Formats: sequence, structure tokens, C-alpha cells
Amino acid sequence: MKPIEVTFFQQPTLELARHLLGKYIVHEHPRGVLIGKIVETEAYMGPDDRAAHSFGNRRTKRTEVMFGEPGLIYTYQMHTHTLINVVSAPTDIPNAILIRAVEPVEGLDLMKEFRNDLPMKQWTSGPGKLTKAMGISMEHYGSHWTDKPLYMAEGEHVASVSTGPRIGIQNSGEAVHYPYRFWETDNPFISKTR
DNA sequence: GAGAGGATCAACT
DNA sequence: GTTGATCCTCTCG
Repeated sequence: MKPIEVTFFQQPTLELARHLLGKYIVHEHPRGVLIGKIVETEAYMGPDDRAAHSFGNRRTKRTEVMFGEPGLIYTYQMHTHTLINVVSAPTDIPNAILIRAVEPVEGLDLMKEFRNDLPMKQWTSGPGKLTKAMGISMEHYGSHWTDKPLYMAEGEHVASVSTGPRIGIQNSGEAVHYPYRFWETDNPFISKTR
């Protein structure tokens, strides 16, 4: 499995969010290779998006990586979970795309173990779940999606894409209704709806 | 150095 | 529908 071309990340954020669907996330974990196909994403449009951490060009130690080049990995902690993003847009424009769900492709035994023997549909059907199933944590903050051991690879063609409002954001004014969520239509591994 | 809060999940009633 | 878990970062002093 080879990392994807770095030029893939050099497209407008909303297009990138849509084109991420079907790509593979590959993690060459010490205990085995883990692969998941991306089936759900959410775009966060930086300066103009009340729901984004980088709203109003807010620049802190946490959001710093979003001001870097597209294709960097932005991880952060949410309660007991780690969430993972793809940095988008040219340097100094802090956009990011949250990976909300993947479909298990390889390394199923290890994912099952990481997810405490839960039913397969619950392994990766949410942003906090998939990071646990694939062994992703804060140590991946700031590395690039084209670098091992955690990288993105060409995947499968996605026949049908659905669009809708994002999940889990509140008090974000109009931003709550923006149709910045993309998922593969009818895929069983997408996360919950509102 | 203390306190608050969040792009979540799972286990309740 | 509600709530506890319990982690990192940000803000204020």
C-alpha cells in the first residue's frame, strides 16, 4: 500500500471533504496493518465558521497545525476520546476536515480487540470510535497524511454521496445548518443522524 | 495553579 | 432523554 500523492490535498476544502470518501486510512501498527475506508466526513471552514476551533483565525497551540500545509494530521482530545482531522486549504488558511466514520477493511482481529469485542457495526461508526479501533492517538498530531506509519491511500470508487448538516455542534449560530457533512449513501458504518 | 468546557460514547431510566 | 466518564487545552490570575 502506497501513500497518496500530496497534490490530492491541494483542492478546495468542500471538494476535498467529498473526495476523501472511499479513500483508505492505513496505520502500520506495531501489531499489524490496520486499514479503514472513509465513509463519512465533516468540513470545518476556519475563519468564517462559528463551529470551527479556528473561527476568527483563532491561533493557539492546539489549532496551530491548521495554519500549516494541507494534508497535515490534526488530532485533539474530546472527553475520553481522540478525534482526527485532515488539514485543508493553503498554508495560513485554517480549514480542517473531521473523519467521522470509516469501514473496516483490514486488520479486523486487531480492531475487534481494540473495540472490546463489540459488534462490528460499532467498531468505527463514529469519530471517537474509529480512532480507538485503529490505534490513533495524540502522538500523531502534526505529522503528514503521506508519511508512515499513519497515511492515506487510494481506495474505492464511491457511487453515491449524500450531504447534510453537521453533528454535535451547538451554539454556533447559522453554522449549525451549513451542509458540510458528507457520507457514502446507505453505508452501514456511518455515525448516527440527528 | 485552578477552573471550565468540549466537533463523544456508552450505559443507564 | 439523561448522565457520567475523566482528558487536553485555554483563560485568568
